[in-house]
Amino acid sequence: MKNKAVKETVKAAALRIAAKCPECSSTNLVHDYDSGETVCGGCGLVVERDQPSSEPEWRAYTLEEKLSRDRAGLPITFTVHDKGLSTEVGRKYEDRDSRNRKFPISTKEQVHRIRDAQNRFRVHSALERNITQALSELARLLDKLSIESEVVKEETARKYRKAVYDGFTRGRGIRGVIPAILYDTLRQYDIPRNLEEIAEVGNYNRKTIARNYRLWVRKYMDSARPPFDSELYLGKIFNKLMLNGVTQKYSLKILEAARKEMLTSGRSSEGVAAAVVYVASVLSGERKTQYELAEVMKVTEVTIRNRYKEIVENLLFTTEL
DNA sequence: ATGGTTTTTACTGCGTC
DNA sequence: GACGCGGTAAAAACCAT
Repeated sequence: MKNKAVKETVKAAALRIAAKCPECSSTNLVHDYDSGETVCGGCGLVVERDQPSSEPEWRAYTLEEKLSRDRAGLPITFTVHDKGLSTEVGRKYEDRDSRNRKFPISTKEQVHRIRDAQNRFRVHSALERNITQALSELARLLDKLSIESEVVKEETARKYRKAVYDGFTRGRGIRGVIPAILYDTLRQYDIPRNLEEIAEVGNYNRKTIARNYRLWVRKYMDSARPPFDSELYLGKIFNKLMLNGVTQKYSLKILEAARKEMLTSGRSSEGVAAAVVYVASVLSGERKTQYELAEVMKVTEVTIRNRYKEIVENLLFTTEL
């Protein structure tokens, strides 16, 4: 125990010493205790801040974020454009010049204006950089989901931009917000991809994006979006498993009948769709395993069994196929 | 927070290829 | 022996209140 802790400390120290500037690879890193920043002696890049700055976080600094990025194979951009280099007109210079002489009033006002303008610019450009970063994450995600639609992309970008300027994204991180907002857009346009799938392909934390999606809905919508219709999922399954026309026809009929018998309400449309196709595939002879259906719909085999049991018990005999 | 419902997790047993 | 399937109990997630 104790040994391990010591080892960790040594390791951390070694890492620190060996640290290189991501920009110019200089090992000459200087820690400034006044500003709490570690600055590269080679190029002046601020490598690290002791305390989280008040600027919105647009890069992953936590270990978890970094790890999940690595796993996703995302090309990591270490280049922190301009970070920490922009000039700031501090308050302490408000009415004094560098030799501590008092400014005339007019100069004071001028300094005021300059500082305000500069702060505005700085905040603005920080937000814009965040958005740029977010858009590349969005592009990556859309690519992984095989979604080509420009409309979806634009709509999601629009929402994200709004969210940024509303402060909605603060503290949630791009990887927490982008998938959540994209999911909302997909619901909007009836493109069936559930949170599980999005989380999986993008290596996101499902719970996090689920929470952020809820918050998004609460803040920006006055009523909940209807869930994906089971029928949309049927189409998706047909495509993914390349099912023949007979199975497809059976599936549609079974779903319709199940709806009439009220076997679908209160149940997840994913589970319903998976079970319906499972039964249809058995009936048509183009048998698919429960596992395959579960995999496509991101539900468990248990759920499929529960749904399909109900279907068989309640309506198989009453339905003409 | 709470309680009711659905889904997941984890495990077991059975028949078939 | 691996695979597909069925069942179950308990945990977890979900949802409305």
